Amino acid sequence: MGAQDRLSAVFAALADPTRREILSRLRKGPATVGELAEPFEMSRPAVSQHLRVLENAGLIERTATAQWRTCTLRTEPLDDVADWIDHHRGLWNERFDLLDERLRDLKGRPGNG
Amino acid sequence: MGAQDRLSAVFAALADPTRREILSRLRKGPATVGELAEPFEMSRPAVSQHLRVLENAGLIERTATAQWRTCTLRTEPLDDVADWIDHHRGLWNERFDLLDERLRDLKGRPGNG
DNA sequence: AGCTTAATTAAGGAGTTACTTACATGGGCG
DNA sequence: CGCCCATGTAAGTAACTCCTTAATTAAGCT
Repeated sequence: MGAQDRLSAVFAALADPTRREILSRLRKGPATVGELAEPFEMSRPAVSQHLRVLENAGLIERTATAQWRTCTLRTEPLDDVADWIDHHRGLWNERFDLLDERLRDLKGRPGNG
Repeated sequence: MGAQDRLSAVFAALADPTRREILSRLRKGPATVGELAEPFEMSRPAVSQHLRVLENAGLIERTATAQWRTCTLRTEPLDDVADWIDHHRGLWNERFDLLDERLRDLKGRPGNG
């Protein structure tokens, strides 16, 4: 596939059930590679490679504490994906503009922040 | 990759710039394979294969009129993608619940479509 | 029927993905 | 130092992706 651009890399990263499960698990908080690998029947190197794909897509961040690599979820790339999806669902003209307008309205009034 | 489940198939289909461009073009309305292939430098069979991937993912529908195959955009699969993305962005607890509540409020009142 | 147009199918090749097992790295501890 | 632990890297393989060219199907035209 060769994921040239950023958006393709993120979509490709999300196109695998194992990687999506890993991200779901990371929603509950950071975890080590061992913890992430536990629910899967595949080898640790296989999980490592999945984590590299997620890291390259910007979806996780890895920090080294002693010999444990802690993985943390990064949701920024999902914003681009959401924009693309919503745009192609037609939400920008039909429904989302109205919602966003309403939200700005709510935020603009005092006592709502 | 092997796209086992539906969601993986949709993500995989969207992980290619050519296919995303095809979908973008289809937003303006249905088009034939020839029209869709025109802006690309690749061969027609290549485009046909991209269209098959999109069709398998449920993102387009093909109807045969004479010898022209008209492709139409189907946005239903994007709903599942949007749900997954929004869920993992944490929007369901922070912001989206509020928005949806407001929307229901607007819809519930008469004179709002 | 024969030719053109529109599109798909068939066959194949270069590159990638997703896994495997075996080995290497590097920190904590006796 | 020597050993274990948590992880990463290397090398190899089966299956898949994305593209190609050549042949095929199917509809309309003369």
